[in-house]
Amino acid sequence: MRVTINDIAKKANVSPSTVSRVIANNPRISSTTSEKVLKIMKEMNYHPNMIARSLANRSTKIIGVIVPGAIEKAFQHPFFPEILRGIASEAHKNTYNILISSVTEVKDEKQVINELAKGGIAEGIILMTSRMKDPSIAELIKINFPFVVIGRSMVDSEINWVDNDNFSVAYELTKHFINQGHKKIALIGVSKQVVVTLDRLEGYKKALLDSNLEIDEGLIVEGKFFDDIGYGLMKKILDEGARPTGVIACDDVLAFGAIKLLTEYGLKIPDDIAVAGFNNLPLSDYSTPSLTSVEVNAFGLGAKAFQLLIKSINSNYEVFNKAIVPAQLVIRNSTLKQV
Amino acid sequence: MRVTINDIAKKANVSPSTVSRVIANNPRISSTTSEKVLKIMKEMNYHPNMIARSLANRSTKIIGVIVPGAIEKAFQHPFFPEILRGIASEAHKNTYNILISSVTEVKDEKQVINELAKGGIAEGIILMTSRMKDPSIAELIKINFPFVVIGRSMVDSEINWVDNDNFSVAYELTKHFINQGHKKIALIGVSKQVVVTLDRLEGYKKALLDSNLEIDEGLIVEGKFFDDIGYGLMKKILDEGARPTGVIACDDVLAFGAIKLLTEYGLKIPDDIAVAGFNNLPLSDYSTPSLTSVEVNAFGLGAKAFQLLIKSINSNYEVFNKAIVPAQLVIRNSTLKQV
DNA sequence: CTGAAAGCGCTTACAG
DNA sequence: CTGAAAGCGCTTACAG
Repeated sequence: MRVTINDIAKKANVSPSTVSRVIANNPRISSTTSEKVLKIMKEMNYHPNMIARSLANRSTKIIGVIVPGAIEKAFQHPFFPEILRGIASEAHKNTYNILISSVTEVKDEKQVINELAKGGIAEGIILMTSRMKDPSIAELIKINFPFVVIGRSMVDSEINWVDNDNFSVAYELTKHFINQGHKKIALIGVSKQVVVTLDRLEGYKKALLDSNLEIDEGLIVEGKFFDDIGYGLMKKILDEGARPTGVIACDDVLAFGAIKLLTEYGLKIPDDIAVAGFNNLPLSDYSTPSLTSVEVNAFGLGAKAFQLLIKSINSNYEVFNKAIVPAQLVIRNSTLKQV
Repeated sequence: MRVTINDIAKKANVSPSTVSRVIANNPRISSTTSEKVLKIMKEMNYHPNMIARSLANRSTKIIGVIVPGAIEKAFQHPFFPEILRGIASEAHKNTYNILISSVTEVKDEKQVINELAKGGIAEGIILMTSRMKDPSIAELIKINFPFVVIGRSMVDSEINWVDNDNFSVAYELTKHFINQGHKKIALIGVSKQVVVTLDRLEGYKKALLDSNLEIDEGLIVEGKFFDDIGYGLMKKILDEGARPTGVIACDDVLAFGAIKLLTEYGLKIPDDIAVAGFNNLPLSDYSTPSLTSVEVNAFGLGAKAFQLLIKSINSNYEVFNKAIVPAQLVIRNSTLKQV
């Protein structure tokens, strides 16, 4: 049997209320009784039941993190652990714990969210990705629960989100290609579901337009964001006869897949074709050639997300904030022609 | 105000008990009332309060994962997210959620563990590393709470743990060096605190002895396990005049640090000196030269840890299990002399 | 400064 | 098949 507040109370000859106040460090308790109770608590190795406390309090000091799809797939990409790291770092500072839940099927989402939110387990929720018409976002809005989305949301303006300025950095990256003399630049891995890739698409288009280059829809290939299908996407482009001299992938993993295919086709990088990605994997710095990428600062995204969430929790969900975490172009050999 | 079981009961003209039974799918409830209640629950968008349920039930369906040191440091190494991935994968199958807690200071550990364990939040705990004289392990034993340690524990035999056979695989790796003709083989990154490194040390020694090679304590250098100090450890060896022809690092990150220094000293790998690590980072396959390493199957360690934990929870903590997850030597160019 | 009592939102023997 | 009541282990106005 666990020792409860009542056991302590009896042993100390005080009421449970008093014990509770001692635990809460209530200043109205005399130091004599306080010390007596504290001593007995130590002796009996007592620790308050957080569940009971939460029920009485409505405060769990837990935030929920919802991972899209199966966590075992998502976490294969370092992007998500990095976000989690950022969240955890801030959470720790604020003495919050993190509850991780992964949602495999879309129909489970409502269920999971309700469990965390209405179930009283979490005080707030962070969604790790922002999709178009996101059912989780819709649900959270409906039940009016504090949450933050990682990735700009287009569903509703009354939402907290953190993101990079994907439009600008994609613009910058595309300009980098153009400055290197490229006119036919492919973009692979755009997903209509994933807002960040759509923002990148817009930045890409704008850069082409600003340089009076044509937008060739045959060079823009959709594909699931994080899956290792760069190989196939690249193949599709080449097999349909397009001959880009540059390729931008919405993720470094996609870029590596594309590079694999290009190499098989006998193309040299960057001389025959330049390649760049996003998310700046550790690998990207060490591969041969090293891969030009965009440092999105996933840690910062996670940390900022937590900060907004705390604000939202404490402000009773009345203010909505967006935060832009700076992204940075990292130019490496895969886009630099040998001189 | 959240809608509670009482609100539903009133609306449905039944008692709260009945509503509770409907939720629990109790077969003794007539389908008529069950349907009526279910309908009203839907209408009022009701979802049971998990905290209250947990208090009445003593079941939270949450397991706690305790990360050693600051989570933001630990998670910089892919090893930990991989373990988490394995845990999460199994947890999801068993409809458990995961609560992550990081402990920065040793004196916080008892506190955190008590919160999760006695606080009634977690039903079981997974410790992400096993140290010598681990205070967390001691505490968990003392309060008789279900837990599993990742990494063989030497504290107590009555413990659940999962690990690789570090002795054997270190033996094998050392033999590989010896077979390549090496006689002076350094081992860096052994920590007296971390059991797995000590096991590796033993395997290393045994391999040397079996080949009638001398154990040179000057070639065995201590160092914090996961910190990026391979550079300094290697420097120490060389600056003290030792001239190994092979180096085994207890982690790939350490190995990369060592390689950096060796390169600065003008040594070629593997021709002048062969290097190998442990944990088989993604990077290790792509670096130049590619790094010989040991695949420890962190995902498998995590998954197995969860399985043992569930067993332990359900068996009322009476049976103790150990599990060995197979590790595999991955030989790459950093230890293969060019022919 | 301290206690008795009600309440947080559930579950579950017990009784019918 | 259903309800009244007690209980899970806390907190917190209210009263003194």
